[in-house]
Amino acid sequence: MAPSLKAAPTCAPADEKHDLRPVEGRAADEELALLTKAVGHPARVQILRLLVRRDSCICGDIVDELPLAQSTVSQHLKVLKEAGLIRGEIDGPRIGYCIEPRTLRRLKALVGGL
Amino acid sequence: MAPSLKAAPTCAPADEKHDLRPVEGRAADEELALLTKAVGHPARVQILRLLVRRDSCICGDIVDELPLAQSTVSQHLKVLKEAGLIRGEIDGPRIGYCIEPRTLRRLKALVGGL
DNA sequence: CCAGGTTATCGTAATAGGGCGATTATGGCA
DNA sequence: TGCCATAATCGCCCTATTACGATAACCTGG
Repeated sequence: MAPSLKAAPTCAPADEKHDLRPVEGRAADEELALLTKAVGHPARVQILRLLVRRDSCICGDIVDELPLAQSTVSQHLKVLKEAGLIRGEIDGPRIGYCIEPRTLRRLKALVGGL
Repeated sequence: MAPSLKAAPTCAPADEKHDLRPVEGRAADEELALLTKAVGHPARVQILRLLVRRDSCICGDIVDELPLAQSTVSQHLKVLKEAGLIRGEIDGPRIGYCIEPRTLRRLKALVGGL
């Protein structure tokens, strides 16, 4: 599942200047609130765990794992994607999702900074 | 859950059997979702930071620190209290709030387990 | 190009969340 | 006791979220 790719392989790295930002202050508060709000749903926690476990990417297998309709799962994926916690790469007819390790680290840093 | 506490000082300890629970599984997913949902608002992040900084307790000083009405702050405090992240002890005419260190540690453990 | 499966989006309905003012307890103090 | 300050609750409005089915968009293989 790696032949023709558009931008990058399924889980490509991106810009790095992301981890060394303050974990306090007004901006950090907003960021922490956005990230935790995105995580704040059981289905999204499950999705995150799925993507972390299979560190590689999956697609609509997520739908099979969750007791939710496909459209609902798609909505949750959108929330996680907009928060920057996951990323979706077009891989042929399907879409491979993967966690965004930097944002996850950032979340851990922000929570750890509490 | 907690019986009526009267004479306890502003930040009393409580039961300990709280930290060594699994950080994965269905129950952990629900717990993580509940906690992050409670944190998932800028005002509540600010409240948490206030209570962590002044490790001791404050009361309606929180209202002065936030650009929100007293009733709104009270609602946020209720959310945090119901999530177990803070605790409120009656201290004379006012109410002293303080963070619940165990729940905060639990949150960090759950996020760290992602 | 068309048929296949795969995912996103739309429309809708029910519920939850956020904010405020006003009101209601509650406890201390004169 | 009555009064004041503090905090919680209530009522209301508005927006956001969640969930689903249905539909549209998308790529690939034939």
